[in-house]
Amino acid sequence: MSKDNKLPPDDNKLIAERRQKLAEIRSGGIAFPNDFRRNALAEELHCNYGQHSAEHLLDENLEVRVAGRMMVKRVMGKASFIKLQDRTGQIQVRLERDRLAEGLYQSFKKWDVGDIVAASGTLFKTKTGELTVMASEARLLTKSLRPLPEKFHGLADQETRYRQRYVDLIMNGESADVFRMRSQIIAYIRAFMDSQDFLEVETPMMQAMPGGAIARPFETYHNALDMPLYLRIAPELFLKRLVVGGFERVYEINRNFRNEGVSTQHNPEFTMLELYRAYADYEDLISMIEALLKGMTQAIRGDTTITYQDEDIHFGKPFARLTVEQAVLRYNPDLDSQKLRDREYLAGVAGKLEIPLQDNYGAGKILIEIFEKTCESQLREPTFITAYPTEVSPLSRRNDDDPFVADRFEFFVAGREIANGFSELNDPEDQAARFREQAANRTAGDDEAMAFDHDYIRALEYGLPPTAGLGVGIDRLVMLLTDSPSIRDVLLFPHMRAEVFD
RNA sequence: GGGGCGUUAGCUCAGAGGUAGAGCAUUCGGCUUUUAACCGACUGGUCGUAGGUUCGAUCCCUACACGCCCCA
Repeated sequence: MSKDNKLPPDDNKLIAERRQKLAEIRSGGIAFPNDFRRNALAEELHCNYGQHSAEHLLDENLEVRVAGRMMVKRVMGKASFIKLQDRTGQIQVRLERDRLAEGLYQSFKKWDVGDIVAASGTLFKTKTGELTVMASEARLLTKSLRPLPEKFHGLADQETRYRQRYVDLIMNGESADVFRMRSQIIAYIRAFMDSQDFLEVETPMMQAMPGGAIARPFETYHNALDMPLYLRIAPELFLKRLVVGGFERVYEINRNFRNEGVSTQHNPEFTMLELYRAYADYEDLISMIEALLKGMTQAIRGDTTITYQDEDIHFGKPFARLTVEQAVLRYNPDLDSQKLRDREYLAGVAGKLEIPLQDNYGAGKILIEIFEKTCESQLREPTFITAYPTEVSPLSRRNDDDPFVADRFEFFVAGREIANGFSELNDPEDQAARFREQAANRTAGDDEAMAFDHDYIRALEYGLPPTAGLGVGIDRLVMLLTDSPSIRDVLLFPHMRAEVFD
């Protein structure tokens, strides 16, 4: 046998048997026909006829054409039951040798669970009351070469579920439901945004200068233009350019890319809703989030109280609100409330908490480190945290009464950041100064710091109306609403190390 | 990056320093209303990879790979 003809390494006896069956089908004609058209789905049959009595169904003599993946095959001599799974569910089919064309039943016996099968016939009910198609015709549409996991336990191996999501979706209805719900959630958000007169736009994912967030980007290269490009870490600066351009309410739902580790909370590419609304401030966005989440939980889950990992979370009542300083004091009651802006004092506190500090950290940055370490995970019910230090908010508007903080909030549920919003900085000279500060940090070695974006400053110089902006992490939101413990459970194809095929 | 746990048949899982086990699936036989169908017979393995210890390792040790969880 030549090397080229070598079987794939994971070929085994089961696959070899199915390849042999496929070879026989090929020799008998068209092995992959595409001329069958069904006229019914499993769910609509159950909905429309599931309540009809056996006698009634017999009188009605309803002809249906169904197709799907054969998930169950029970052969009892000259008659069999199979179940076909389509996108809506499963429908049982009964095949009797003497009702089918000569020889078909013999062929059928060689079909395997996992094959794509079509059947037509009339509806009836079995002794035990299950709606079933009595087949007058049946066809094998696609031969499946690989055996499906065991029917009872299904596919349990996490790694295989993530790597071979197609098998997971076939075998695990709950997994498919999560992704259907994800789709509903995003559709709900679009409808909500549309109802508020927002315009959906798409801005560049490949950017010459990644900005709009503090994160390390992925790098790539444009050959024809001979220039480096970066996958975006945020759409923010482009969306605000559009507000300058007169699109006073814009949003984008799409992927951001951040070059950092993976965990149950992080995937290198993740989906964000980002929106900008002119003539509004962060308080208006807080109201928007409350309305959005209250409506969404009711619409998607049928209740404004949801259970996440055995914990009840209430979206029906007004969400809690705390400033960063209030939160730090609540969860660190021993701290001196008068010294929360004293860098030396905070550095001492951080030291006791074993938070590593850098020389260029100011009081605001250290305060946020303390907040993240001691408070975040305790914010279980929906909570808005406000009054973020300006130092860590390079794109936010300063507070008029207290320039130490910005007009910014983050939103937490179940101990996790779900959203981040602020009144936008629309003073081009202040923005330029903050860019210079970021650029200096960058030169000093902080490769997460922002670069100076001249065109963005130029846009601001034309005049950005007073604007509020918000980003919502869609994956984390979907985790909450689908009660999923890991972000991988809500990503169809989560990032994994490359599989080795040897 | 650090720590813990895991990797055994296609799938779900047992297992013990001395020739590798079950259920389901497959294959063959039986069975015309099943529901994880049933009955009978059979088949299926580089025990993640590479070293080491040992008379002997799939089991003990080390490293590595991949995954899961926790921490940074």
